[in-house]
Parts: sequence; C-alpha cells; structure tokens
Amino acid sequence: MGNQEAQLYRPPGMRVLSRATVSRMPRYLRLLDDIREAQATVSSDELAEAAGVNPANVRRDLSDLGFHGTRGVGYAVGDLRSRIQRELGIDHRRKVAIVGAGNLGTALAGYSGFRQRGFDVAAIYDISSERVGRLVGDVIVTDAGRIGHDCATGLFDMAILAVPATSAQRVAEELVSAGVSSILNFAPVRVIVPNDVPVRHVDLSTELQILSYYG
Amino acid sequence: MGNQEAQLYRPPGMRVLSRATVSRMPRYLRLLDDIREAQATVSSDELAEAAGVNPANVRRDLSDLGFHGTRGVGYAVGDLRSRIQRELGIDHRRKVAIVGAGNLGTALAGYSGFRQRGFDVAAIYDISSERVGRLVGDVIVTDAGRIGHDCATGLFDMAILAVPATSAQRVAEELVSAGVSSILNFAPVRVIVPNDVPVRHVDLSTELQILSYYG
DNA sequence: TAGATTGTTAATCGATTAACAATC
DNA sequence: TAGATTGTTAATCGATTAACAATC
Repeated sequence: MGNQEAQLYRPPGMRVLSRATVSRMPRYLRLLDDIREAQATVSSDELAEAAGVNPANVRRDLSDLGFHGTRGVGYAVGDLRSRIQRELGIDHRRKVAIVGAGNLGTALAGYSGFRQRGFDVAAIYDISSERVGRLVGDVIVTDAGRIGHDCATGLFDMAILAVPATSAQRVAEELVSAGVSSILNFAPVRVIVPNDVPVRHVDLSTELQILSYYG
Repeated sequence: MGNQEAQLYRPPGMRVLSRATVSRMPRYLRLLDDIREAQATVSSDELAEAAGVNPANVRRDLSDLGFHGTRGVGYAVGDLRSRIQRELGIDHRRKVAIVGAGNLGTALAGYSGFRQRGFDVAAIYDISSERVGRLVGDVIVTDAGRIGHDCATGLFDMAILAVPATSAQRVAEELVSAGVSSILNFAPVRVIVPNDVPVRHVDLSTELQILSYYG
C-alpha cells in the first residue's frame, strides 16, 4: 500500500479501520439492504458470499467495527445495517458544494443521483460575474471568493471540483485549508492533497488513467 | 487487500504489476510531464519526493515495469515518460461510449475534460425513442439495443454509465459480455462485476460512500 | 445436548522499506 | 578515482485466511 492507500481514519476512542476494511462495508450493506425484514440475522458466510470476500475477513471486519454477533446464530441484520451506515456517514444527509458552474457543474447540480444517495447541493460557486447570481437547480451561483468562509462556517462539508484544469489545484488547497472533509475531483487534471491532511480525496482523472490501464 | 483490489493485469509476456504499483504511475508521470526538456535524467529520490512515496518503492516499481536506469545517474526522463504512458494506455486516444442521454449523460458528452485526457466520445445511447436520433455533442443518440453489437465490433472500448439506478446492473452486464474494457459508473447505485472478469470498474456511488466516511 | 457460527489465534501472503553491493 | 545512484536482498510490516476453541 502506498501512502495514499494507507491513509486511515481514527474515530475518537475507536479502533482504526483500514481503507480496505472500509471499502468492504458498502458491499456488506448491499446485502443488508436487500434482506431488510426478511431475515433477522445474517451469517458471516452469507455476507462473505454477497461481498465476494472470505468469511473470516467478514468476521474480522465486523469485530474491528466493534460490532459483535451471536455464536451459533449470526449478526442482527437491522443493527448491523445501522452500524455500518453510521460508520460510512450515510446515516444523515451530507451537504455538498459544487465549485464551477459551467457545463459539468450545472449538470451535476441537477443530477438526482447525488440527492438519492443523501448528498444535497448546498452551494455552487463560480468566478465569472456572468454566472454569479444565476439560479442553478435549487441554489444561486455564489462568487468563488466566498468558498473558504462558507466551508469554515459549515455551509457544506464536501466539495465537487468542476473547474478548469488550471484552477483545480488552487481551489483544492483553499478547500483543504477551510476544513472540507471530502473532495471529488472532476477537473481534467490530477490534484495533490498532502497525505497528512484528513481529507479523503478521489481524483477522477487519475482513476481514468488507471481505468484505461485495463484496456 | 480484498479481491477487488487484488485484481491484477497481466500484459502478455510481462511481469504482473500490482494495483498499488499502477496507482503510483500517474504520480510519477506528473513530475515527468513537468520536467519535460528541462532535465535529461531524474533520480528515484526526486520521483519519490514528487509522488510522496519511498525512493526504494520507486526503484522497485520501475524495475517491475521493466524500465531500468543508470547507476550513479538516474532514469531517462523522456523514455520513462513514454514507457509509463504506454503502460497506462494513454499513449493513444481511447473511444468511450456514454450510456444514457439524460441530464448527466448529455453533460458528460460535452465535457471537454474527457477529450483533453484522450477520451473521445464515440457513441451515446438511450432507450427513449424521443432521445434517439438527437444530436448530442458530436454524435447522434443511438438506440441502446445496439450497445452489444457496437462494443463487440470495436466502436468503443470504454463505457460511462449515466443511466437510472434500475438499469445500471443490466447495462453493465451487457457491456461486460460484449467485451468492454472499462466501466465508469455514474448511476446512483452500486454495480457488481465479477472479479474474474478483466474489467476495471470504478463504482462512483461506492466511492461516494467511502468518501463520506472521512467526514 | 447437537449443530451452528462467532471471535481470535497463528500461519500465510504480499507489499514496503532499509541497507548495501554493484557500477556508472 | 570519488561521488552518486541504481537494483536487489533481506527484514519488516500489515492484511488475509485457515483453523478451532468458545459458546449460543
């Protein structure tokens, strides 16, 4: 694992979960969502099957999560579901800012997929005075100069970069110093965030390069 | 490493590169792009500094890549740059299909970021007869029934899913059986591709969940 | 109790890194 | 040659997994 992958999150007073462990959580959740009321308990074998991992791995993951099952019985479906949702931060809606009100930013603002998954667009920013003041979806385009202030005061805690390549790094740094918790970068350039900054940062352009590797 | 992460690519007659190794390549490339003509050689220390990794890690990565430097001197900048670009499949333009000509699909079709990074939109599909035939960007919306045929005949080798949650899994399976090499999923739902299928698949909705974890 | 399944130990596997001989 | 830097070995680290005692 490189530094980036090794980046860990330490909830206060809780065990450290590896990035690999966290990445399996949504796969467990998928089965739990399907089961719902149909079944009160689920075994590590069933979860493993659904997630495509080893049953021992499931038991270790849930144990690391501090969630315990009952020997001979399994894990309580509803409780486990809530526990994982809380862990992933999807037990409540998240406020996201879109930076860049161009072609892509505007489309993302109206994209129902984010909303369906619990991400609400709280703000959209641009530097162009022509765009500032316009209504995009539910929100009015704000001058990009306010990004730092708005982030620091909690208007949003997640940001989507939909800016030109030339501004991406600068905006990312501004967001980081204002304390944003996550950045999803759609700009066609790699953006570097230091490893010691507690931001989970997914660089789409890098992903595309990696993607293309498998072609 | 879960199964998903452990998925490896085996170029014919070439060493196997781990996903972790591949993920560092774009970071090396970034420095090499910056250097260009300014410097003929680069050391593992410089690459390590730029990529935020250990110098020994750099040397091992390049060695695994089959690229060798000169002791006491370093690595040839231009040659290394070409070698990595070839490895990542970004030494040539890639043809991508967008599935779904709705709000998001249309925006992505016109998004210059893809084009700038070497991804050309070769086709856009939809099932709605109202949308089929319309011009979106450079291409005319085609009936989704042709996806399998067009992929199999090489019209594109990468796909972007911009469909509703309900169709995402079905479309992904169709693309996989037609032999697509990469899928980038923008649908607001997780899509499962078996581990033994040689598709590099980045599930944006899963990433979003992981993202939110760090908030 | 008998069967099932967890939780944890110890073994295994793979990736990272320190160290240094090779050599430009 | 003297200094620099690679390429590789061996040590280390961390994550996965087989196995099984604990226990419902």
